[in-house]
Amino acid sequence: MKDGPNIARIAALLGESARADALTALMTDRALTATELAAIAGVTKQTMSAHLSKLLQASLIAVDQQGRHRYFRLADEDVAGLLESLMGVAFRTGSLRLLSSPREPALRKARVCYDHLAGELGVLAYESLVRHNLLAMSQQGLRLSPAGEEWFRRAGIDTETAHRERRSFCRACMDWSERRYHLAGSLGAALLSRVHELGWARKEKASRVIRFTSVGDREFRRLIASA
Amino acid sequence: MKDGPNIARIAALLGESARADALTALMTDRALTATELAAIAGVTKQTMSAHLSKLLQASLIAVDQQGRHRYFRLADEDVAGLLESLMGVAFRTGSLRLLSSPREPALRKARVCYDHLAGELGVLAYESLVRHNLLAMSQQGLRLSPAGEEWFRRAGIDTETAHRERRSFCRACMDWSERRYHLAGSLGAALLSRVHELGWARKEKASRVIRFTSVGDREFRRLIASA
DNA sequence: TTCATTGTTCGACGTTAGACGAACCATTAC
DNA sequence: GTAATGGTTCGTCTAACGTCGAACAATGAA
Repeated sequence: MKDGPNIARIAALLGESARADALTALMTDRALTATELAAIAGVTKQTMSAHLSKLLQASLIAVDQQGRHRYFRLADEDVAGLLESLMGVAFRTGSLRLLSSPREPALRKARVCYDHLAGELGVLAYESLVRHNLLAMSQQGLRLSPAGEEWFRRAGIDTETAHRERRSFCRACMDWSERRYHLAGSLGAALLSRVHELGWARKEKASRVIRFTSVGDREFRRLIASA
Repeated sequence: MKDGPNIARIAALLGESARADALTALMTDRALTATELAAIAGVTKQTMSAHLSKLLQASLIAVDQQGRHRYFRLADEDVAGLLESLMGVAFRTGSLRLLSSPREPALRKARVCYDHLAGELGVLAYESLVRHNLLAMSQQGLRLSPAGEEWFRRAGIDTETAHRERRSFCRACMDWSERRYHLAGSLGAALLSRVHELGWARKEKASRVIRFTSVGDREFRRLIASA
């Protein structure tokens, strides 16, 4: 049975903690530079550079050059799917790593995932919307109910514009720190951008952390409780 | 971001050729002994024994003791899914090993993937349905057209029951041996079960191979050509 | 221009882990 | 009983690979 896809080669690339850390980070952040990835994985940039070139050669990641920066991202959805599958098995078999890093708590509380809100607050919002039937799972995926449209309107979010965007309107995105869902899609992006607009929070530079002000935290929780 | 499922640990276990060979063999044959696996992977039995105990400890495989024999098998469907996913990516990125083994052809022609038909015949069916607009990709994923409903009805498959199942009705699943799609979801499962019902094929014991009779092969091809 | 920053290449070092021989235990066959 | 087979454990060897320091190229900012 020495035939078929060479899974060992691909798996070996994922089976090294620095590379796995980098890929996991790329699941959340769409594009990161080599130095950022090096910091995340806790290795020097030379080391990360070597890892990235291996991942590139195997077409697991792709790169966009912008001036002196090179933004790395996952090659395609299949790779993301593979990582999800891997996380699923790792989770089921109880293979967790419970090491926390100093920045963890903030990251855990609220962070940006692509362009929407993830972490505790993101999950809280999503679950509140679902509990009050403003969002509902249908056969076609997640749907916003008429009452939900109204709630977003009252929150000052124009769902019409979000509807017109070409990408998916609203979908549930698995939150790795919480292992529950949060709101993604253009609707999720609109919600986060409204939060910024109201001055409730701002994104930390060169990080995925979203730092809520104390007022912002209170107001955001009040808003989602009003669902 | 050193938190969450430890994917590197699992991936590292799959990223070694002897272990990968063993797991791949277990995808096809449900239960094999340590010595058989050692022969397949081309290592001594002590070596395979060490590998198997690592895989056992990580709950990627399970074992059934029978006298002095120990029959190893994949732990669950998630592990099989992970391996398929891995094969898919390995194929897409052109990571192949081109040594053939005698039993491959049957597996390539028709096999069970979860509960639906994969391999040449699975891909053939899927592509024929798509070509005749019985299946169509929509924004929401794969959809069965009214003409498609009719075709399945004529084939003796009750799409209503399949619709009512909680899981997804029809979706495209990447076929690792063909590198193209085949039909999955409750509709795919219904098609395969109809094939068994008509006596066109039967699943080989302790393997993923689906063995078509010569009549069954002809009739199945005729059926999908009638789309 | 000068300087800081991003990212790569090269070489050397050290750890890891896979490989096998040999010895061992357990089960079944004769 | 003895012999044969399936499987594991132990110790040792070796090759592979991740790691970093240092040096270098390219880009952009002051």
